Parts: sequence; structure tokens; C-alpha cells
Amino acid sequence: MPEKRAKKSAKRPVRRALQSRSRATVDAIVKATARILAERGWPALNTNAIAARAGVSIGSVYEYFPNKQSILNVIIDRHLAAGEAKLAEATSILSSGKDADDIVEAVVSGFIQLHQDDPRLHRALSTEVPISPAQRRRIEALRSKIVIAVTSALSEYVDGAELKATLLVETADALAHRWFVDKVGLPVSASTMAGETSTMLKSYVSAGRSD
Amino acid sequence: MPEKRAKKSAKRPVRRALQSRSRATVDAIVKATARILAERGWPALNTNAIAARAGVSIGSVYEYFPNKQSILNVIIDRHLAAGEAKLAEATSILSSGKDADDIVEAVVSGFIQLHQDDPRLHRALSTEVPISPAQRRRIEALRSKIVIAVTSALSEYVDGAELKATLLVETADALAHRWFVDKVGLPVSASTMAGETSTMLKSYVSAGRSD
DNA sequence: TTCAAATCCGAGTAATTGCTCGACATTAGG
DNA sequence: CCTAATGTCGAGCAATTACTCGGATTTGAA
Repeated sequence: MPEKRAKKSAKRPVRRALQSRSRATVDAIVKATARILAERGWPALNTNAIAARAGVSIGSVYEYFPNKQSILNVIIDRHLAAGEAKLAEATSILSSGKDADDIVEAVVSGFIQLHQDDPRLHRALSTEVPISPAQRRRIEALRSKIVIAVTSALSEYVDGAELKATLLVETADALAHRWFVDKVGLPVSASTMAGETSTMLKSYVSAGRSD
Repeated sequence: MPEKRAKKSAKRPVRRALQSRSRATVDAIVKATARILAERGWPALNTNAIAARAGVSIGSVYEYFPNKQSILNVIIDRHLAAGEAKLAEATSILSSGKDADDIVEAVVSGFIQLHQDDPRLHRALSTEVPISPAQRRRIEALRSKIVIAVTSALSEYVDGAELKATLLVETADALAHRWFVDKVGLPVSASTMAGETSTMLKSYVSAGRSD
């Protein structure tokens, strides 16, 4: 199980054309990878399993991907793109919001939506799969953009908007993770906890309002 | 890389006596495992590396541990025991507290202490290392006990103590993780965020107090 | 000193993986 | 049709494990 190989050797170049059939093959490989990750986790994700699940041979896998990690990168990049899209969508809501409570509501529900979509895959991606430095930077950038957007939205309602925005975002993210991804044992339902989270954050954000 | 083997076969029994030398050997093995986990993470943790780092041969490792996971179990069990000890210690503080704010303060600082001690190892144990169902149950039990203790402490000061205790504990735990383990990029220091976390949770817990 | 129990050693084994490569199959365009 | 580009295949190689085993070394009690 050589986790690392690659290095040098001008090996047969990866296919580029991608017409008709090969599109479907590539898609099947990516989908199979995502399904295995979600259903059986990173430890069960090996290239032979991917090929089998995709209904193609291992040879075909390496015809379109230089290595195993590159398949994951497609999935990770899509996931990040989804987060970035949601941010763009939410930004308009944030800036046209009525009051601070609406902003909190938008942030909390945004993170919940992000975590409710395929929680098992989300879990695997966020805690099991190895992430490249570039991807880590992209995650940080996304997080930072969210905080900036929320700060700007919040700043016309409260004092110390940046600090509050940071805590708001981190709390909403962390708790959405717990309720929907970690499925931690709770005395009440996840949706009840989500509602209570909103309540808590609204009172926090509105405490010491400037007007 | 057979992640799974064991199964049957009445192999040579694991040593039991543990006198003089062997104590040191066992200790070195456990310590080496913890250090590798903390410094280089789960992917780098293999039995040969453990033996080398401990300054013993692989043979000696398997003289005292039936398999790799059993070494980890010792570390996991110690970690859980530490958490349980801290709960016992905190329980007295909780029940002799002066008001709700003190309880929040105790919970937040308790989780911070737990996460500040060897954060890298904590990270590896909580997100990389495979945990057995029994250990998972023990974690759940510990979490549940903490919530019960906090609920009981809180119940003489506020209404809806259980719901509030649950959110308080989950938030303190999750955020301590972020500030000290994940070291997420922040515009301010972790200690500032910790203080703000306390502020937020105090106002939440005290909102709608019963007296 | 003597010797059996306790401890240690590390080359070797079997399993599992990531990945290669030469050959075969299918298509589209002429 | 023909044929070259495009696509597919899967046995097998090389690396990397977790773990075994026969024997060497050290220890403590007699």
C-alpha cells in the first residue's frame, strides 16, 4: 500500500479529450468515490473498490486520473465550490436583511443547509480525507469571506461587529456539525437544538446593541 | 498492509508478569505511540515506527500487546480517564457554585483545560484514530454525565436547565476544540475568543432566569 | 555457579494496497 | 469498408504494512 509514489518517470499521459463515452466513465469514477467515502469512510476507499463500484477497470481509472488523490480533489473542489456558491447566495440576503436577528437566522440556517446535504460525505471530507495546503488555504479564505460578509451586515446594528461575527460564524458552524454530522447523543431532537442555537446567538448578537 | 488480522489461532500468549525491565518497555511503547500520534498523526503511526521510536524491537512490542489497536486502546482509555477525573473534580465546584455565571465559567474553563493539554494528541485521538463501539459508548456516557451534572447545578438558578445545559456543554466543547485544537484562523487570539465565549454563554444561560 | 523463567531480538511472511503496461475493443471520419 | 484515434481492460509489480517465530540474551533464585 504505497501511499506515496508518483515522483518522476514520464509515465503515459492522462487522457485529455473526454468525448462521448469517457465522460460517463469519469463521472462514474467520481460518483463511486463519493459514495464509498460517504457509506464506508476513508479507510475503505481504495482504488480497486472505486473501479469495481464504478463498473470500470482500474486501468480506466488511471487513464483519467494520475493518482487516487486527484479523484478526491475533484470532490473536495466541488464541495468547496458549493460552499462558495452558498456564500454568494447568502450575501444578498445578508445585506438586504431587516435586523440583526435576520442575520443570525440566515447564518444559522445557511450552515445547517450546508451540513444537512450528504452529512456522511461531509464528515469524511472534513475529518478523514487528507487535504492539500492549497485546499486548506481555500477553506480558510472561504471562512474569512463569510466572517467579513457577516461583519459588514452586522456592523450597522451592533458594536464590536467583527468579534461577534467571528463567534457567531464559528458557533453556528461548529454546532451544525454536531447536530447533523456527528449526530451526538442528545436528550432532544437536532432541530430543537438548532432552534435553541438561534435563540442563543440572537440574544448574544443583540446584547449591547448600539442603538 | 493488513489493517485487520487477528481472528483466531491460539498464538503465543501475551506476556503478563511485567516485572523490572518489561515495565519500562511497555511504558516506552505507549509513550512512543502517543508521541508519533501527536507529532506526525495517524497515517504515520505504524508498528515498526513505534518499535524504533521506543528503542525496542517489533518482537518486544508484540510480546506485550496482541495488536496495534491495543496500544492505542491504552492511550484512549487514559484520555477518557483524564476526562472522567476532571468531571469528578469539577462536580464539587459546580455544586458549591455561587451563581449561574460561576457554573458557565467552570464549564468553559474545564473544557479549555481539557483541550489545552497536548492538543495535537487530542486532535489525533478525536478525529483520526479508530474508536471501538465500547469506547464510543464511554465517551457518550461521559458527555451525558457532564450534562446531567451541569443540569443539576443549573436547575436552581434557571428554567429549562436541561436544554440550556446541553447547549452550554456542546458549545463550550465545540468552541474549545476550534480555538485550541483546530487552531482555526482567527482575527483575534484564542484567549480573547474564549472570554467572549464565556460572555455569550453567561448571557444565554441567565436569559429568562426563574428568580 | 547453574538453569529455568523472563525478556528481547529482527529477519521473514502474508496480506493489501497504489499503480503500470501491453494488449484488446470501439468508435468516427474518409 | 479501413484505420487511426480513442477508449477499455485486468494480470501483476513493487511498496508497505501488521504480525510471527525460532532463537539469543538477561535475570533471579537456589
